Amino acid sequence: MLDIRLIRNDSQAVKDGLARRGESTDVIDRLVDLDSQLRQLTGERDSLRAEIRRVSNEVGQMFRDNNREAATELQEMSRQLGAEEHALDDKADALETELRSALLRVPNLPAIDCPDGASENDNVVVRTENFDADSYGDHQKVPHWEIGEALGILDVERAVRMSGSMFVMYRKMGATLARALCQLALDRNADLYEEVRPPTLVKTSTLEATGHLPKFAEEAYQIERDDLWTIPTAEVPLTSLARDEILSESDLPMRFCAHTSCFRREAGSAGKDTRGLLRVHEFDKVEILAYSTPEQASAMHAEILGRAEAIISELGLAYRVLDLCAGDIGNSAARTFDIEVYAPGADKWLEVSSVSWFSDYQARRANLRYRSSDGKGTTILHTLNGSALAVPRVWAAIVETYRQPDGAIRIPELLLPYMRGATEITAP
RNA sequence: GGAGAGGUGCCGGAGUCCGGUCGAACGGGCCUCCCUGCUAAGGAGGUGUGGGUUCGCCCACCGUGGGUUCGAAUCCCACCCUCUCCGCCA
Repeated sequence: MLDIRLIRNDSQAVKDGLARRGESTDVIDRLVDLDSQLRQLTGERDSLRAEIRRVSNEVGQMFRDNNREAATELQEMSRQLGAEEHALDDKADALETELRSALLRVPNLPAIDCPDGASENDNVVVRTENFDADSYGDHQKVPHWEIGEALGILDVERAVRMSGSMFVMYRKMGATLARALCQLALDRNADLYEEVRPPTLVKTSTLEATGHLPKFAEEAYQIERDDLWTIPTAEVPLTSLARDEILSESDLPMRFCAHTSCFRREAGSAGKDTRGLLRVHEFDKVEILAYSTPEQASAMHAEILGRAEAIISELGLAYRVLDLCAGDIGNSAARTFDIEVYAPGADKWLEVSSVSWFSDYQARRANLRYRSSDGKGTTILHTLNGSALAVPRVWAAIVETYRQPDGAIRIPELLLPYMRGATEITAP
């Protein structure tokens, strides 16, 4: 959520930011108008309340003085003031609701150094590592859904039978590999990032805090009976971890790491890059997230990107880092770097991590504040996060990249400690 | 799910029966200053959040939302949460 005071005082800057995203700026004029009306109204209402309070105290005093007649007169006057106050209050409430719901739908402003651009075609490739298109043999140019079936480690057919399309099931060493990836990601970050296992079912307000609601309700699974939602990412519970709390500046940055299932309806993407593990409704992911001061944010962003990148790199996979343009960053983000891994069998670059800085956009929604070490008062903190490792696509890239001429999968060295002694996955 | 108890500031805890100057006694903590070779003890003052502001102040918040009333932490209704016991269960 943007600061209403920024919209009030510098609406042009806000419009410019939204324009960089290719968003309409009409809503800003409406917000400025609503805000001004609301302040006018609440000002009047508060004066009335002050008057009612003053009069009521007088009434009390008169009763104590046994001056009943005068008291009754004042009571009548206060009753009328009360009716006026009530009417103003209703108006103010309606305005406030309207203002808030409009404000919740305004996306974050892109960072100054976020590249310009209208769509994913304008994203900037910052670097490409470990990639040589000619280095892949024919044995590596087999898509993981074929490899997985041949080795009996990926069972799409039965998963679809029990849950529907875009659900998958890992089996045997395939399941072990999926779990190994999670454990690797958790262990690698445990030096600085507190391991958390949060709930995967959350309230509406929790999904609102990250910006997933109200705009993207279609993307999440909802359990209406209990008014709960499944999380699309651990970013959601982790962002709300210290919701409504006031932290100390000396506590920052705070770093968290969580492995959870993630659920995405992927509405509208049926048939689009959905084969095998390319896009699934339920998957495992290890997320890393930080709360920081505004001053620490830039360094934290680099740290999280570095950590996400290092795992992919050390797993021996080819990847590239993209600096997303203003037209392609997510609703809540101010700046985002994507890591895409190359899958030689599918011959695609697969997004495996989105490392974002959200400035104070999510923190304002979640009411995450800190008290600065010197001065008084509180400041909204900043949030940042990224996938340390998203299982399905990394699993796919490993299976394709590490496929040997004989059809077996060699296990990357980094994963050996987690594979119960196996060094390769072979046909049954 | 059932029964009982309870939700007040950083913490403990009073106020709720009998509505009024209560954003809130008292104690602890914390901060500043004084005293003091140092420390401890002692003394004085300060110490919630958010919004508005003509920068004087004003308003809101005592679990949440409604209601009654001139006036609600206090009365009424609904809901949520916590604790204890019972039931159920991994």
